[in-house]
Amino acid sequence: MLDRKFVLENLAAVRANCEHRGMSAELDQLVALDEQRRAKLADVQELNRQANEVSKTIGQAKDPDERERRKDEGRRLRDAKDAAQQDHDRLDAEVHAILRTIPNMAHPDAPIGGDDTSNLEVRQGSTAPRSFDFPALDHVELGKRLDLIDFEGGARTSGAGFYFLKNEGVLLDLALQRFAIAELMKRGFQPTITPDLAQNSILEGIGFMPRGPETQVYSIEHSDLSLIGTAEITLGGLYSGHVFDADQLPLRLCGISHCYRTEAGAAGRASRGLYRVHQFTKVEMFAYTTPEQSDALHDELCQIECDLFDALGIPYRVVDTATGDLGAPAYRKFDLEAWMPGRGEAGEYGEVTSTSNCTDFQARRLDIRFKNKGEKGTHFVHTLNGTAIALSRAIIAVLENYQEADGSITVPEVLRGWMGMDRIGPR
RNA sequence: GGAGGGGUGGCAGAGUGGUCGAAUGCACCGGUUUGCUAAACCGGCGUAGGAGUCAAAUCCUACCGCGGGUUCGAAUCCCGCCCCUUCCGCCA
Repeated sequence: MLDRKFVLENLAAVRANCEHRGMSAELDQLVALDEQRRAKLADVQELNRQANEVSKTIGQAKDPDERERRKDEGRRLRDAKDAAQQDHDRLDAEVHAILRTIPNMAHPDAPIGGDDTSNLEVRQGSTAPRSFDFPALDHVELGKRLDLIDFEGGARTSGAGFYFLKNEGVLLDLALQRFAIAELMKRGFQPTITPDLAQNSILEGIGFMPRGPETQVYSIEHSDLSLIGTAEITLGGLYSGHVFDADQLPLRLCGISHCYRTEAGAAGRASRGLYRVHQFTKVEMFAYTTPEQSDALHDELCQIECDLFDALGIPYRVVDTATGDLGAPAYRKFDLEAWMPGRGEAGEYGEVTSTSNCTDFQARRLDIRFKNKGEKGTHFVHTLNGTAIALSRAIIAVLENYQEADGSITVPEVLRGWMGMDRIGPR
């Protein structure tokens, strides 16, 4: 959510930003409603002040008649205040409803464009795509032949989009998690395992919409909880309502969680195998910073993602995400797309991680602030998130890039210690 | 799940209907004193919204876990909820 005052004072820029992102908001309506709201607020405060004044004199009133007269006056003022307050609250709710539909401002360097075709490639990984002297299989086929992934069993048990990992598939999943956590701890991230469910108010604060027909979110019946789509939600919720001292920032956290997504409306899109599933595990990075720190920390998160995939020996490219593809909370977003040799005709890039700087957009709704020592008042923190490893998609990349002619999979060097083997199969 | 105790400022902890945004202590900031450090002493020290100003000063309003209620007036009384804690039960 943007600051109300900021929106009112920067209408033209906010309007342009909405257009760049392909979103619309009732800005004119907002201006009119907020003007009424402020007038009402002034009424409320004035009536309240008068009522308080009257109340103070009641204790001192000497004769009972005078006392009663003042009580009546007090009652009258409180009633008038309550009426004005109701008007104000209604207007305030309407203003907020509009405010919530306005996306975050975008970084001035973010490419402007309607969708991912406008994304700008900014760098490539240190590993070049391999040329195969045999027909490369996709991870679905590899997973089946080596008995690592059971999609049919997943469908039978839970429905399409679910799967069982089996055998070395389990070890590979755990090894990737352990590898990511070790690397992040080296870099000063505090590791956590987060809840897989969160309250809807937290989801909304992060920018997810738990309700509605297009929702990506599974909600728990008869409760205020939803299954999280990413640990960004829980790691952001962790400090909701908190005021940091400036010298505690930047605070780097990482969290392991399961991630649940309905993928409503995603049917037909590139979704074979593990690429688009209803449940996967993820190691997520999250940071709280001051406004001055967030751009640099965003670069740091992007660099870590690159380091991890370079260490895994998986080819990738990084794109600067276009305004229309940014989603509401992000100010800027970098996606890391790994080379997947089994995808499409002869391999394609597919998104494996992404990192966003959400500036104060999430912090405002979650009420997360910081305080400079010796300075009056508080400021909203900036929040950033980035995928360290999304297990489902990382597994695709490992299996497809490391497949061998004999049907086996070479285990990437950095995972061998964690897995306790250097080869899966052949079978 | 049952029974009890509790949720007040950064922390500790007073406050059971009125002048309480809230005593006191600690921490913190500024100053005095001081070879240095410490101690002592003096002063300051919440957040948000609004009005005001070039900027301040200043003023107003709200906030004592959350939400309702009673009352002219609620940190204080009543109801519901949440969280913490102790004991019992159950359980991975």
